Amino acid sequence: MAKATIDDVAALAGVSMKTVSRVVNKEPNVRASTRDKVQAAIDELNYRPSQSARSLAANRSYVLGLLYDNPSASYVIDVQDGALETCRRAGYDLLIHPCKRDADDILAEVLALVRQGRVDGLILTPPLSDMTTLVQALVDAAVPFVRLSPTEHTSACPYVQTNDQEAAYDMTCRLIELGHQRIGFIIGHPDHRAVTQRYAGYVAAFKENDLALDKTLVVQGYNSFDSGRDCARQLLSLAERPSAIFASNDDMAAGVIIEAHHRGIAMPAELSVAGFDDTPVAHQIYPSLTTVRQPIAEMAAKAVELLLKQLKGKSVQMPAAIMSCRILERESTGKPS
Amino acid sequence: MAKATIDDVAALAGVSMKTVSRVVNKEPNVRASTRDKVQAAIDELNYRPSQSARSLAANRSYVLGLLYDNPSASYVIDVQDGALETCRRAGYDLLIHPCKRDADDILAEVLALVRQGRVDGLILTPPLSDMTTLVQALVDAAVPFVRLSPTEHTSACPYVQTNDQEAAYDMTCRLIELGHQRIGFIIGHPDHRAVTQRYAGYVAAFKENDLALDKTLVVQGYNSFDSGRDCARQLLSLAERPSAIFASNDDMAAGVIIEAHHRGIAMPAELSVAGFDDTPVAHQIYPSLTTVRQPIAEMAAKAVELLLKQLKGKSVQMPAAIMSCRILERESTGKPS
DNA sequence: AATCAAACTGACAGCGCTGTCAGCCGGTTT
DNA sequence: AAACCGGCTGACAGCGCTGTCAGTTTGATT
Repeated sequence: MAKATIDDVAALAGVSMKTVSRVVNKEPNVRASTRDKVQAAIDELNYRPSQSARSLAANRSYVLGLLYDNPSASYVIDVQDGALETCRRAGYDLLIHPCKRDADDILAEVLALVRQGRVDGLILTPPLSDMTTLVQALVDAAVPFVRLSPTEHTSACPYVQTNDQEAAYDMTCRLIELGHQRIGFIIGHPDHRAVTQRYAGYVAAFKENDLALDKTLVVQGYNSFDSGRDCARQLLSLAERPSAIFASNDDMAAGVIIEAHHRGIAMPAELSVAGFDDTPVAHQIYPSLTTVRQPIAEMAAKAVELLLKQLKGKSVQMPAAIMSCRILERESTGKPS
Repeated sequence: MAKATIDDVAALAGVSMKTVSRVVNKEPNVRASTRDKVQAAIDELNYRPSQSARSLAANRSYVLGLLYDNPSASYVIDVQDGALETCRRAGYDLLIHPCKRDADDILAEVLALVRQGRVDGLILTPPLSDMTTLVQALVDAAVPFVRLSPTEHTSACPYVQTNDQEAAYDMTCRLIELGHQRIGFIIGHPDHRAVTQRYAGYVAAFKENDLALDKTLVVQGYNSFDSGRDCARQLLSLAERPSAIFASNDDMAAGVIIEAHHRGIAMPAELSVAGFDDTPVAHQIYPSLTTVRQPIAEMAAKAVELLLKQLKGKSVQMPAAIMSCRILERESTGKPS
């Protein structure tokens, strides 16, 4: 059986193809009886509208693009899942598009995606969401997009973020509350500003608790497991070593834990370790990692929602959403001995 | 500036739009000078062909679909990366489409994807690649597709797999060689046959080495970290406990390691642990996990390659590829004490 | 110089939808 | 009774490409 077209359905239902189009797209102003008649014809012929034909005619692709630059696997998967769920409900597809931030043709590449009509809008994840050249190019080209966890809000473009700075503050306070005074901190990759800004929460907690901040306990990491381990080597070799280490993400925290194991340092008795993100590894390591969980999937879902609203042309009153993080205390933190 | 169309380019270059089409699609039989003239016009107008128009006219979407059913994050990401890389080079996009194997409308959902012309072909990952109803439906509908790691090869459809059964055999032999006699084994989720079949390698190794296989050391897992831990509880509570445990995947092996930590069992001195997959967690835990690495990204790339060949209509002589696994010995295995 | 195949190019008809706009119908208002 | 309005429906013209096929040029051959 050849593929049925909208004309076939129209002929069978005895209406014009425009009416079939109305039924398919759930447009108003179709009499219920007509709708049923058309629906019956659709079912009988097992009609499925051609995506490319409607894209061409309507000048939109019904596809959203998800841009990311090689972040940790778990983060990406969660974003995808959250975004897909919402996309699907709206009849949209999701095109994943990893791209290297430092590729010199990234702007052209992304703009081509839109100009070719492959996608109707874009979701940017960190660190792309902080890439000003890209953001500016999208604004200039009038491309609808939503940013996840941007650190700057110069333009009036929609975004979704968490109160993760506050969570870093809370985590640090919690460690202080447990009795820690010398708390090491591992800063995130400089290009990932959403991660580096967690440092501000750490600083604020010290200030709030009237504690002096020892800069020798603050080291620069690069988000990876290996860099976390390097930082741990540095911190744990200190004459007066910290009783706790707070890493800006879980991968680095895992590196700290490994290094401590290799040095025979008991956790949490001799060293408390905290991370950030609640990646799968967090509860698969020993001791399981105290960390902060961000509702990644929900954020992505929200981002898609905001994007779809933009596409519908509804000027969004408050084109932003802030979601809450949650601290998960596991085995890796405790009172200092 | 309004978006340039193929007519604009044709007018500027002083040729017909068909010739522009030829240049854009790198078709043969265009004089070099004409090609240059057209290319110049394309560059000047910054012309990008409309994806939907060419899809409609050519009756293909230039998009491949990747189907998966919620496997571990790392696996999916690797598949995506490998597939994307190859897709991109061929000018194709990749649509990710997670779907629940047990959803009753999964067949309709997947077929709709194709009938709507959203995708030109599909990649199936385990456990979907072993879902006979789905495979049959695709064959019936004449949908081009390639399966990753299928366990059955009834039909003549292309697939890509690894010699992972052999790798499981090798790993078991290696443990025996180290001096282990009592080697526990954790079988994978029954629905994930590619995983469960690793058990065959374990059995073969015992047979080959003329060792008796103690069935009490073989337990059923379900691929998750928690199930691995449950299995470890069982195995480590045995009166005469194993000196090594080989889990069918890394997540379960991680569960074993955690349970051993909690029981104060030294690894690898008192217990060797081996996994399978080389997920990110494998080298982030302590002790780092001896495991088997499958070239997931390469497999996915190969799968896309086979799929694209099918789409080009070239009947593929050998529509299959077998790739090699590699054993990675890390800290979690050693001689029994 | 005539012949001919091969290389090259263009005219044109769709692909299957959606947006626009006009028209119809029945009920309500003046 | 005329005017009007809102709900409903259909005719039609594209959207921007590609496939087909016919026509034209080119260069080699005789």
